Amino acid sequence: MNRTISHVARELDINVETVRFYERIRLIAQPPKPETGYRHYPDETVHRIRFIKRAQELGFTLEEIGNLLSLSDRPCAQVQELAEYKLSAVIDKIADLKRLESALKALLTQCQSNNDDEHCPIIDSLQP
Amino acid sequence: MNRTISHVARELDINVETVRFYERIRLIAQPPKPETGYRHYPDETVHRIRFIKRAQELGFTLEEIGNLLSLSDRPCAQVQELAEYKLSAVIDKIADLKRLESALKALLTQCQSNNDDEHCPIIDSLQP
DNA sequence: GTAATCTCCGTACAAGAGTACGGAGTCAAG
DNA sequence: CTTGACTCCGTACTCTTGTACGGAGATTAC
Repeated sequence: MNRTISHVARELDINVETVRFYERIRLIAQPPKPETGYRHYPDETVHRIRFIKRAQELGFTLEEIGNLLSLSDRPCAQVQELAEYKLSAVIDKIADLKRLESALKALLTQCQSNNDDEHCPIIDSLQP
Repeated sequence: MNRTISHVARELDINVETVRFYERIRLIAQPPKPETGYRHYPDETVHRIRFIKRAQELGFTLEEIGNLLSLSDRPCAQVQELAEYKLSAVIDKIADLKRLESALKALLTQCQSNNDDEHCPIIDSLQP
């Protein structure tokens, strides 16, 4: 199949450097280099990177993905635990952002009913 | 009042190095150094850092806070514009996280109805 | 067979928000 | 007056997720 690094990158729509980066941090294995010439990447590497990218979309960090991959033949319970932890972090973050949203909206409402352009309620609210 | 850098830090419950960092990036002014000895920080610096910390809680980056501070005697309209931009970013981020929340919940539900501990639906879903 | 493109490799850089370190000077308490 | 704590300053390092660069060698296209 002769899949060189740039083929992998194009296939997955990522950068060549990203593949090399994943090798460096041992998230994927570096295929053995032939005596001379370029490395060829097996299907497995492409699958693994696809896994990584999907897990990233689910909000896992590369470190967590490394754990997931090493857990992949381990009990479901351990994987679940990690996912539950992740879920509660996501829920907390949503709550934070909603508070932020309300605060910003409240300030913007005040701005709208403000006639004095020289004097901004947002700035005032941040003032001690 | 003789407020040295560590007093400022304690008063605001931040690190001394953080104060120095803010000076370095010109977010706060460095008080003039007396001919000999330690600098003393005026109330204004403490107020300014408090402003910075509140704005950070509202989700502004230090760069944006620098803009806010330089705008603070500028028209309310400009401040509003920045806040509106920030608000829409917050709303987008909430939507992203909600999608993520749903995805994780769906996977966890599958795990709960899974009897085979050796075989995890989450891992499967990430597999190609 | 030569030019253009690609790979390999190590290293450096990016952003963002700090934190750590080391040596020299300074201040306050006992 | 000595000791311990604090400050000053520049520099380097932290973490995360990549990107960029440069020179040397390999491969492919024409």
